[in-house]
Amino acid sequence: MSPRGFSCHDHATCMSDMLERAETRCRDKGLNLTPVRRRTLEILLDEHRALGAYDLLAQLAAEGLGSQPPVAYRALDFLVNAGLAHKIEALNAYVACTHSGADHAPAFLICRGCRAVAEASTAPASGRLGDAARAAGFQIERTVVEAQGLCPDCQQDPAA
Amino acid sequence: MSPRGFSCHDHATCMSDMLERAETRCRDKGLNLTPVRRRTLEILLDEHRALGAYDLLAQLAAEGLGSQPPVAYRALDFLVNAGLAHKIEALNAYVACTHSGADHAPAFLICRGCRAVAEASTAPASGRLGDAARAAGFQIERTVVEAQGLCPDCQQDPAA
DNA sequence: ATCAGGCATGTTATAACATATCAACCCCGA
DNA sequence: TCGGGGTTGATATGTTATAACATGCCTGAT
Ligand SMILES: [Zn+2]
Ligand SMILES: [Zn+2]
Ligand SMILES: [Zn+2]
Ligand SMILES: [Zn+2]
Repeated sequence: MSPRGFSCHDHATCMSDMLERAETRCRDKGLNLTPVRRRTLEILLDEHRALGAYDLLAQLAAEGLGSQPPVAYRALDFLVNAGLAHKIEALNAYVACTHSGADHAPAFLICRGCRAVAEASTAPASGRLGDAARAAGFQIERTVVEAQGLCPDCQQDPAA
Repeated sequence: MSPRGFSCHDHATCMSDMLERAETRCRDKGLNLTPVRRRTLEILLDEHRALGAYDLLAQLAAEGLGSQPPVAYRALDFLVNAGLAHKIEALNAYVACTHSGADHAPAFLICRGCRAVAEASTAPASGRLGDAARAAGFQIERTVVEAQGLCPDCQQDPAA
């Protein structure tokens, strides 16, 4: 529920914490965090904002880790399935998960100025949408909740 | 708040009601519901489910209303801007608005089996996401709320 | 030792979604 | 008659995502 991404923080620590968590998590779940996958996660964590698959691919290619689209999409699929990254549907872009815990239903605040993304949580089955779903007999499997707008920094930017 | 789209109804009446509303609305707002735009809306209303821009384009082309991508995207842009249709971000697809009234913040229940879509409403600024936004100083301009799952029909379908 | 299976990766090609740009046309009012 | 706004026609291109098939590598069974 408490967002991250718009606030100043010790980014080096933030990154190494998250990477360590990712490794622990993969070890526990028997998943293979290979070099390409790990590097992809690092890039996403480093940016703290939404990156397109082809932006990532350019980075990976510059580092000699592969140059064809499937390289990026495979790595992203792995990370998303492992719960280490999320797709931002409204941007067709990807972001590292900043939620340390296990499975969760993420919600996002997305700045249209700088593409910074803060991750919060939803309670999928509660609220009006849950009511509507129950009323209709609809079985919810996944929710996409994305709020677009301006982050505090970009609200003051002249180029708003 | 009450969804439509998963329930049996008199579809002919449903369509003509919605079309009439659309015409009234365009007249009132000084918008020009041209033949292509009107036909695009009819197709979306008729389906009651999410259609890709190229699906629509194929329909329009079959009727001699244009065969190039901009035809479909222009019509869809018009309808979305006029509040007569919505984009489903998670599917890169479009659906007719079933909410008769004025501007509103839509939320959707989307069946992954049949792509049927029911439209409900959100209360953008309330709830946990609104709290998180206020806490972060984030100014929400638009929200995307899409729940994916199975509609009652598709839950019983063998091909689930 | 060898072979089959799973899994990650390499490589090519293509599908699917979306926009830029410029020309032509039509309507209406100056 | 002329000019501007809005709509459409047409060509080309940009962007996002996946299909399909081949290769290498490890591991466990025979
Ligand atoms: Zn997350
Ligand atoms: Zn920003
Ligand atoms: Zn609507
Ligand atoms: Zn269904």
